[in-house]
Amino acid sequence: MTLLPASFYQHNDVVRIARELLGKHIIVHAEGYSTGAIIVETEAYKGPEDKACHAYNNKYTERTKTMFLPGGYTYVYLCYGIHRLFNVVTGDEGCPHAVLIRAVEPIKGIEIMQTRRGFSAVKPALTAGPGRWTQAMGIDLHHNSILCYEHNSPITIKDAHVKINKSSILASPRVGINYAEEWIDVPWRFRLATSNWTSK
DNA sequence: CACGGGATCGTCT
DNA sequence: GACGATCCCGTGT
Repeated sequence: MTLLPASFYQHNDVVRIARELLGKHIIVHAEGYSTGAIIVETEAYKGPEDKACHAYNNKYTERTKTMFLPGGYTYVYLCYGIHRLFNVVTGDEGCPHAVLIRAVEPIKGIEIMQTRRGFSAVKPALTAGPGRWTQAMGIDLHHNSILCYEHNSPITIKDAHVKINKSSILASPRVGINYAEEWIDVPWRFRLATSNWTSK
């Protein structure tokens, strides 16, 4: 496996990156444990024009400033006061694009994932859902604004060099953005049809 | 299985 | 002071 390079993230086609992240591996070191998983579901967010994006209209705040960093940085934020949602920033510096990772398939450290989630069984609910997999892998707000293409980073994304057929990628509208008007139905949610580990 | 509401807190107005 | 890129559990069928 090889680290995805900066050039993977630092261009302006966030939708392509959202598709290309499917099948890649994410590795997290947290609380003294290492966990690894395959990315099976993503969503693209394309500020400034995308009304579903936190950085719509170049909105720049203490929270959203992370999205203006160069591609390859993490963007982690708290949702509904409870869940931590994880994105990878894409595009060049100043271009607020990001890909939300919504579901993963566990590969390594499954036992600690079960412990963190309170699951005795291994089943899709362990990591299928944007707030679920981050809990399973120990991601919290301290993981905001860190680079994921450096070897010593606590969060890295790697290429397992597995070919993903275009026909195995399902595209559908994004979830939970009913305020986003003409952007509601844009099919920028991507899932691997071959995986049982995607969200409902 | 579908639906509805409560949890819980950082962020922005 | 209101509200979320969600989840979980309880209820009813």
